Amino acid sequence: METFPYVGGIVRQPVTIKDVAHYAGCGVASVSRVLNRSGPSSAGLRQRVLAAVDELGFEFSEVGRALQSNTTRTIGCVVPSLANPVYADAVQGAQEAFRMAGYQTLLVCTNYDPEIEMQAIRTLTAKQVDGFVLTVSDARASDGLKLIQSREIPHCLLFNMAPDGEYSWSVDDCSAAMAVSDAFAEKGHRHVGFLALKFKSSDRARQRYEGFVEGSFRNGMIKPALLEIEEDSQNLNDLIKEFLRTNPTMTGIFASNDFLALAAIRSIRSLGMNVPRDLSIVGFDGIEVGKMVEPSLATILTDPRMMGDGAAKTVLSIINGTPPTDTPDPTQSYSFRAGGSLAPVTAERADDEKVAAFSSSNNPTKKNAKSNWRDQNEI
Amino acid sequence: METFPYVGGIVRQPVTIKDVAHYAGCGVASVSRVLNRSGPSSAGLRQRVLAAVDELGFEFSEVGRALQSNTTRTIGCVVPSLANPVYADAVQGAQEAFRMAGYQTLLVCTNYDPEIEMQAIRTLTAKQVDGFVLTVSDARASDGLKLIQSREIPHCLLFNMAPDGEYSWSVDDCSAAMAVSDAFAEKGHRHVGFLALKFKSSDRARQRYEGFVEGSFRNGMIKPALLEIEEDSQNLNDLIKEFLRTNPTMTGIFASNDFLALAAIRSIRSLGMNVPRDLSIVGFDGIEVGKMVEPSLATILTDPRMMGDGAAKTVLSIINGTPPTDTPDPTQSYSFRAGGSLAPVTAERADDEKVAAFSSSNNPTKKNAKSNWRDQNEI
DNA sequence: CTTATTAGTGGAAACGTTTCCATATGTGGG
DNA sequence: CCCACATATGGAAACGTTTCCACTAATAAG
Repeated sequence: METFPYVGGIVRQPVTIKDVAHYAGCGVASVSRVLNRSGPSSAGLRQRVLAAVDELGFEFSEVGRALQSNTTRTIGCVVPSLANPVYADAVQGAQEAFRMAGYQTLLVCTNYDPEIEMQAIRTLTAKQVDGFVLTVSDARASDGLKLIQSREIPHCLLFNMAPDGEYSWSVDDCSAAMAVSDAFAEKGHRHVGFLALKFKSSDRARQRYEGFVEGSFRNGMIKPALLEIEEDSQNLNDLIKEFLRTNPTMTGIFASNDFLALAAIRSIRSLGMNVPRDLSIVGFDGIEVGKMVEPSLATILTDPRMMGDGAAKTVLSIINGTPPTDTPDPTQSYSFRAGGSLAPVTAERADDEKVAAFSSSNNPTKKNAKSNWRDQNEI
Repeated sequence: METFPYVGGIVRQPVTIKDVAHYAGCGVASVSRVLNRSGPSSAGLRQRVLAAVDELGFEFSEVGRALQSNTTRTIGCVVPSLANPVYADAVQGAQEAFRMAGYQTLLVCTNYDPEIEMQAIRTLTAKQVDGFVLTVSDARASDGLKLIQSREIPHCLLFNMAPDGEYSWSVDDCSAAMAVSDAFAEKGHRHVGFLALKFKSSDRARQRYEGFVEGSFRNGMIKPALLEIEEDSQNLNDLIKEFLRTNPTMTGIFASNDFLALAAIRSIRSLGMNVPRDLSIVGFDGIEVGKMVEPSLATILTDPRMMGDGAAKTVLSIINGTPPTDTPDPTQSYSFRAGGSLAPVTAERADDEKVAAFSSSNNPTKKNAKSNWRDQNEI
């Protein structure tokens, strides 16, 4: 671990419990007892102490307390980015729940970078946070998460589907993505692309893709083409152009989050195409502005704020030793929101399709069919 | 001050510097010196200590350090809400700057509530944050800000125009609002309303209003009607309906932030009116989605992320004792962004105007004229 | 009038770190 | 050979709090 020699640090917190004790003419233990109501004290003492506190303007140093009590009343909150309103809302919800319970929130944005994620968790651990609420890049392979587990620090995942034994507030990405597939199928689409951040920086994207692939299979559609992009891709236009060129039969794109979906719509327009006439778009998350754009964005509606609130309360429960009660049902925590960006496939483009779809046989053992098909072209 | 008896707290941080010292067969002082490179040490000692650290998996407790060094490497960040992307972006920018400098960020959202703001600042002070970046409800009357000042904690305001002697990253609300007035005037508008959160919860709103009033005066327009709403107003539709009824000559509304502007557009539509044909709308902030809605939102374009970054760097400078260098020029940090929501006033509505505008005399002493006019109907 | 029991109180240890100071051990110059 | 002097090292104090323990004084029970 990298450590620095300590520099700077200004003088503050001039009045300590000792000053109060001296001023009130008693011992520090008595002051502590009075202020914390943690033991017996005479009326006279109480009054003198309170007067001293008032006069001196005393406030406890949480640092001193933390050292002694091994409790910082601070929670670490790790998310990829606040630029995406999903995380901003979730953080707000969590922060508020924690604040109301007397806990403060240490926030870190990782920019989807596992390196930063690990470093952040290490630092927060050194600061002895009492718990974590976090969205990691990959819940099954996060070293940071492992560190938290090994230290047995109370924690709850957010937007990451829970590996076994983990608490988590998230939607069931897989089944939600299948619902999206159903929506496309219902409108007559047979080949829909999937647009997402690199899977290594977001296991949500991967799970949504897997669900979408599975859904496409069940609906007898063509296996979705995949376009993975970097978080900071500036050349989205080019990438999408190439994506469309490579997949001429594609009549729609499922974007792994609303942010991407809106960006995709802009790119598509700049290519001179029309949404939804030339290409349908569906997003994921249900951010507010999706309803205000034209056409409105079809998407999976979630409630990030409630998720943040729920995750926070779960962590608080763990801390208090009471088993978390209202754990969410991931399969219930989303719904499909229709929108103008998803339209029936137009005749011309539908005619284009040349690639064979799955045989819509009605009785194969799903599992077998699925794995066979998957093996076809999985990395 | 409210204090609680301490409860809970699990056992952690099992390995301390003492364990390392014992394992390495030396004193704790030596361990500290080696790890912090804060004094001489022999090669052999260094090696033994490093080996012990590795073997035991030792990490410093920041709590212990904080107590001793009077430095927490933690910054308090107080903003009204993350639901507004302006603050979300600013927080992200600040958090990143702090992280790169080795500081963590304690975040509090106040929901525009001065009560919560004060409580938050008190708590963060007790936690001995090394600095603050904050947006307060009223920079001139914030008790929290006064507390920070009296304790001489390094800090920088964000989005609050700086009272004298304060550091601040913000736009010049007043002059930006005047620019909005110019834009309205240029399109032939003579009576434009102002929509904002209650001034007591946002001095930005007040300053924008004042600038807008001044600009309206200079442009020879009618004094803007004012609609103040609560943060959590559910009945915006009714309020706006009433607002329009009371001010029949109004041809546009300047909303104190983009969030409000978008909400207003929705309300206006739900009243069966069209933007911008029946009413023009201009916002403030320049959030990204303003460009994606239809019609696009005319607004004041700002760069919240840069503001957050700048404020953070200012605080870091203060902490390091180097005078903050690149302090921003508030009058340069915004620009007007045209958009479809602001259109020339239509003939029919322009005819409507009955109320006398200011005489557009070309030579009155502006100041006098202004104050006279103000006195007319100021509260 | 003793003797348990209790309420009230303060001293001191402990939490994990840094840093001052004192003590060793060496080195070089007189 | 001795003295100054630097280099290594560890003990202990300090940071602000809580809490254990010992102690006093008062009250209740015998």
